[in-house]
Amino acid sequence: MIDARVLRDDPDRVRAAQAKRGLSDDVVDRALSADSARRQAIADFEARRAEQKAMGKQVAQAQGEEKQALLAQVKDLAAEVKRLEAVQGEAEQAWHDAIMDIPNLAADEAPAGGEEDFVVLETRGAKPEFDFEPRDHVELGRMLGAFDLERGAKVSGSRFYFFTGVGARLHRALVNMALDQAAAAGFTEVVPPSLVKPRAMEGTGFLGQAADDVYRIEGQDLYLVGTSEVPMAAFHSDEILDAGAFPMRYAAFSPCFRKEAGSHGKDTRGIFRVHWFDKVEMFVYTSLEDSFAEHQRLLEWEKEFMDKLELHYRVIDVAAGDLGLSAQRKFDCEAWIASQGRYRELTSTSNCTDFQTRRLDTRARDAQGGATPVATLNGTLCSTNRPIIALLETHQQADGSVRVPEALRPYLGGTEVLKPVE
RNA sequence: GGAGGCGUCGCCUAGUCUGGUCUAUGGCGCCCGCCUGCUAAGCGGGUUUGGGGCUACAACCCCAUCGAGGGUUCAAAUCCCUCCGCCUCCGCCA
Repeated sequence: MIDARVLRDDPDRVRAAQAKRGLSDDVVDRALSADSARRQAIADFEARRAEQKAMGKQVAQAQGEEKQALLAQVKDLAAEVKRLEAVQGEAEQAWHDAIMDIPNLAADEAPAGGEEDFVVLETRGAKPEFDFEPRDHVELGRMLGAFDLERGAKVSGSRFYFFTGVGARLHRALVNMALDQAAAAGFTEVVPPSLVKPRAMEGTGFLGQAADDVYRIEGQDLYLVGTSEVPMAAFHSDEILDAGAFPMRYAAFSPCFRKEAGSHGKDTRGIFRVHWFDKVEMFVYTSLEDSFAEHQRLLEWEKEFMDKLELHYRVIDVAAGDLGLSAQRKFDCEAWIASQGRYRELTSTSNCTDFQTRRLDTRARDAQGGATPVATLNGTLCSTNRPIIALLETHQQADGSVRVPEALRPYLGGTEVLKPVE
């Protein structure tokens, strides 16, 4: 959630942020009136409660008839206090609901507008040129025996697959390369749970408008995470961190599950858009002031990984309307997919500032004992499927073999070229 | 899955049976000050978190907070119910 003080002291700033995302400011007005109602309810309750406490003390000391008289008086007061407590609870709930609906305030630097209004920051790597008719990843995967889409559908349904043979090895190699890079950069490696309670889901902003993309376990209060950002943001919930330890960097490896509701017919071919994949995610806790520089660092690490795969890609500054609930700013790395003739998202890094930590009660204390807000950031280091797609399509050769980028070779036992199985 | 035990403001801990001076005890740690060649010891004070009021987002005042949520009561750390977590033993399993 956004800072309540900003909402109260500078509501126009929140309205402007809403407008930048292309959203109405109804929620802002709703939150403001809920806030004043809440404070009135709190004042009413607290005043009567104090009275009740004072009288309770008299009752404890009184004896006999005097005590009976006091009891009769305080009884009505107790009922009133109980009623006011309920009113306060409702007012707090209404306020909570309202402010939770307000997305993070987009950075001033973030481009205004929607999905199409991104700004290209840079383009890197050589664009692949072929003197033959290039194949798409499905065809290449079939020739290499890298994955099995038919059996994936047979066993689990559409948008499922098996990685097989060299595909499974490639999967493992990419994950290991990513984790090694993260370790070298000082990240703490984590394997988080992929099932979480509603709190974690809500705290990271995935239960609002994004809720229909989330798998829920029937009969239990558990959700399958779409990214390890969820368990990692909840990792330090209800904790007070030592600001001296910032930035706290984690590299989490986990499966990711997505319903892909509403994307029927979109990217149905191959393993591009699927219900499950694995991902190495960078997740950082740091101070608000440092978060902007850290965001750039996360982007640099993503670029380092993309460069090692020798891909052609561009970096975009995502527009405000496409940020999602939690992000203040977001950069995506989009790799060139030859068969589609366009750039597609491979990694994404967001600065969520203190939006998630407010929802999850994560705070920090500096050396002087003062409380400071905590920012969270996340960034894809390596999701498994899309890099494999980009890799196969970019480095394919006329006979259907695929050249392995040098950096990846140590992770494939020195293999320089992946060759068709038949 | 079965049986038992436990959850108190950083850590440890008193209090729960017998509801009300609990405004939660004491120790350790930590912070401030005094004292002091230095250090240590000693002495005094402070030290949960969230929210509200007033404001300089200080001081101060108030409310809530004893794992969480309900209930009983004028009054709950204390009594009752539900849930969560941890520990021990048994069973089962990777």
